[in-house]
Amino acid sequence: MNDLFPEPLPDGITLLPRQADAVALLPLIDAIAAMSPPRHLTVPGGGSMSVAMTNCGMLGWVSDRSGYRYDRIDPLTGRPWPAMPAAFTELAAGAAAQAGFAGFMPDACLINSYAPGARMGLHQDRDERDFAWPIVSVSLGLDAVFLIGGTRRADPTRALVLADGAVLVFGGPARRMYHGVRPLKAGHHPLLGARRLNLTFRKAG
DNA sequence: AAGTGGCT
DNA sequence: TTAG
Repeated sequence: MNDLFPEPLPDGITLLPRQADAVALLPLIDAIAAMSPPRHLTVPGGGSMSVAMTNCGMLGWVSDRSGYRYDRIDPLTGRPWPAMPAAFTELAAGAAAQAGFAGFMPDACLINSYAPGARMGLHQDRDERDFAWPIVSVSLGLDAVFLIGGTRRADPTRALVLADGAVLVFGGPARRMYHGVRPLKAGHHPLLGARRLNLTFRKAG
């Protein structure tokens, strides 16, 4: 039961049900988090994000008081982000190909950790160089309600449930749409406890 | 500006 | 309860 609404998904959105190989990413995520720990980034204006973030790959998405950017260096450690494991690249490229984006080779993977109550306000992903490449999102742990709107922030939104192991590919016309995540509900996952992890793969540079 | 909370 |  993925759709809260019966209508077909917006053009450019592909939702793949639970991918059996997604659970294999968990120990790799732990290793990345040991090198570049998830942290609550500051946003322009001075607020703090409720989602804890880290990255792997050549580029990582970061925010601070001065704005958003991709950076080769983790500002917390002063070192490059951990390398992107081959299993990450393979899962993302395979999902993108199934959604019609052959040749997707991500250079950035943003790893988001949601505790109960954590949310992501409506936003566009617009810090990447080429919007022709999709964004591939892998969900692990607790279910989340994903919101997808239009190209203007005030456009009405629809809701999708992103369950453990689900992979969402966000490309074509959907690439520029506002999207977000409702506050995470409390719950328990056998491997992750009261947590949701989300990996978003991008071709940023 | 990917925040948050309060007001109308 | 939702929109702004």
